[in-house]
Amino acid sequence: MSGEADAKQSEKCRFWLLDVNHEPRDGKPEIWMWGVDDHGRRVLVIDRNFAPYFYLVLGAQETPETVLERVRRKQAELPSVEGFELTVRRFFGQPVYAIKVLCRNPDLVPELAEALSGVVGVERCLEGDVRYSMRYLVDNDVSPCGWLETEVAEEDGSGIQVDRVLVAKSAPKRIQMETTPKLRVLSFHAVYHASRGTPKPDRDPVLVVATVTDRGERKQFVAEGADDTFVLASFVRYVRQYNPDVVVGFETNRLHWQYLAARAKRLGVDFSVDRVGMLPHTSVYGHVSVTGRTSVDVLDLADELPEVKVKTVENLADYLGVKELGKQTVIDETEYASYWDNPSKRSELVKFAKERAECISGVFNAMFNYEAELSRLVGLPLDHVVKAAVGFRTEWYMIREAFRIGELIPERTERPYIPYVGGIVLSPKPGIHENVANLDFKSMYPSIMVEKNVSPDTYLQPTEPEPPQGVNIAPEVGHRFRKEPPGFYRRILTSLLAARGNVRQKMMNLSPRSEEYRLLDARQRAIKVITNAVYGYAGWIGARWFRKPVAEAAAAWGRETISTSIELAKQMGLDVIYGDTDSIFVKYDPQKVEALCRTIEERLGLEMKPDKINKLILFTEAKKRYCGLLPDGSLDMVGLEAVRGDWANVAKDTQEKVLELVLKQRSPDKAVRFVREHIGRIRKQKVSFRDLIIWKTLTKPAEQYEVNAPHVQAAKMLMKEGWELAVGDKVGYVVTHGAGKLYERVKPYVFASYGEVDTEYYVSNQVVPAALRILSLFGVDEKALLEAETPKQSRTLADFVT
DNA sequence: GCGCCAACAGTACCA
DNA sequence: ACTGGTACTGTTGGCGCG
Repeated sequence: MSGEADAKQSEKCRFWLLDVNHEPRDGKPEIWMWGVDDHGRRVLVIDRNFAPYFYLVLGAQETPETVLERVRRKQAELPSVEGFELTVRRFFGQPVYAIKVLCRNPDLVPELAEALSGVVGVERCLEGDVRYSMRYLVDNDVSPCGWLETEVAEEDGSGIQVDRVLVAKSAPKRIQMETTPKLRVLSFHAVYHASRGTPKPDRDPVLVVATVTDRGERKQFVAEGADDTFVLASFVRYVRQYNPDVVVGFETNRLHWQYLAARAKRLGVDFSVDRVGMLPHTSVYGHVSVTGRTSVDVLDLADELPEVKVKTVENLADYLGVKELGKQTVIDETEYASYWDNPSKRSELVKFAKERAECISGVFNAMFNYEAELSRLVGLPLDHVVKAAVGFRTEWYMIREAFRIGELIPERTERPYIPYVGGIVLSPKPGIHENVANLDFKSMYPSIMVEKNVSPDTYLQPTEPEPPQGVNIAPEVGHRFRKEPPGFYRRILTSLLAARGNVRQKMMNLSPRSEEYRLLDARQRAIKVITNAVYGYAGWIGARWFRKPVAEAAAAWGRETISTSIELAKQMGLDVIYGDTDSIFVKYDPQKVEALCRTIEERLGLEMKPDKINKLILFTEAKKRYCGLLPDGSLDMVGLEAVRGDWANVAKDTQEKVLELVLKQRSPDKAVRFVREHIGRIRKQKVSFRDLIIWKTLTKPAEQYEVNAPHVQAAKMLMKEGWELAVGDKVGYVVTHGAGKLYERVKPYVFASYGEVDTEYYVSNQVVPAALRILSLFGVDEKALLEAETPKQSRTLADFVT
């Protein structure tokens, strides 16, 4: 073929990578990259030129050529081997010889690895567990949610729902482009007839599927009588017609894809909602994939928002300020059937589904930038990064760095769990303090790990001699780390810290309201999360690069750091009121605090600065619980019942109000009066029923509990009525009248009426303890809150402030 | 058999 | 399925008592 002819056929394609998967075609593997090109066309770029591979690592004493020869001799028995390459890599920093085994078929890699690991001289087999499509992205240094460029030729693409199917003629290259193409996003919510507990696709029809697109088109597909064939068929038709890049739902991974597909199968409806005419299928991390589209479950996004305690779509939307939710009626799943079965209420159910689809869309939009940045940073496709836990995100970032520096990726192994000592927490000085600065170390653990070169590859075993470059020795635990060369973790953390610094620098010249600022903010947040996770990752027994002394040493240096800071503060005459891990609370004397921070930076090489200045701050006897009054007049409630998800709202709200009256109005007396009045309202059932619900998470299957915990009892009652509960679900219950143990008196809130609620329980076990947590500092006791008012000396806060 | 209490189980928080 | 440190509620079962 002449060069000219070739040039006519091939062209450059620039595309934003949405998703990647691999397809075996005639026994040969293909990488399929789904994207949107710079003309807004949907493209599928296929690469047929990437061989899967793994490494055979040789023992240190072996002659590499000899082992290679032994391995070669086996090739005849192993037809799927494409070839061998002798290479030098590093494993935990040590140079090793490794044979790179190139294969024809990624699915046969584990089998081949097994067959070849037995060859004499082969010490271990590595990287056979890196998925082929991820291997491709890593080796080409390209990321999803970013732009790529490659030489392509167009190919016939019948049966595939994109504008162009292209074959890559060159390896893709990452290109610098900051824009995000306009993605087609379809959000949906489905409602099923829940006739007897959790709906079953074999029994219960789909009542409504409500959709909303990024263009604002809203549709509701509603069952006619008991016939839902139409609902499914028209939903599928609509998805195919709109052809979204992203499909968003709530509980899609756990529920909807499986349910809709099963229901469609039963009704004989073709449920191929993807871009290749196949059904949704289960993929890694428990994610359900829709080939060619990105399927996002808003429930997974909720994991990023720990402030939202009960993860309903509405709570998420409300927290993100997505929508005016004031007037929206939320219909509980347990009520779907009764709404549907009552013709006059059906339209309310449809309206609810429609509004929920809109909330889902809103939550996705609010979080898209962040998730896309995370995807680009760690290199996992958007739908996978959303589902992946922090440890895996961090690890994928590391895998990319490892590839760049020729470091082999360790295998995942099972190890025993042995805990180690962590950070220091001081007992606070109880009471109310005026003008207290909260001094924080900036990225303490990452900075220590960089500074001391703490890393799995710089760690010296106790038996190893000290290298000429010298070592850093961790206090208390004595672990030694080479000062040079820079360790794997140091490289990773240095580049992350620098990258975040650059982004933050750029942000300073932008208006916080600009789109670019918001994008960069999402980027710096993503970088921060990964940076801060590296220490935790190092101590995670599931980590590929786990070395217990690494985490243990970082923690020990952390303790030394905070102890030294406390000492210095005291020496400078600063009153230390509290401290936890990487922060100290001192009486705010601006000059002294500034001097302290300067000294610490000089002496320890770590940056410490005032984070918050509290006008007032309240501590009880307990660690990890306090409330500050900030200069802007807001309360910073930490650890207290008011910020916990497992106390009834009546108690949380009471405590918050008490804190306001005490700290803002400086009146414990008013707070006592408020609590007494509020108790009166509770006894008269004047508070909302919803505010009496206690939510607790089911952390294991209900049968496996050793004690009769109230929320488990409530869970069992739900299960008895046919409701399926999974580990991780929150159970909402109320306490009712009756005799015996608490667990004998609880009911799932959906089964209880206000009349049966034991308000006295809420008074004495929720509201009073939450209020006394604060008010006992002022000599208030239970009696003062519960018994008839006795005239007493009125006190002001001044009597208590120190 | 009853009340008391320490140990334990369980959950959710802070850094 | 990132770490350890911590507070706190409610259950359980042993103990002394009568």
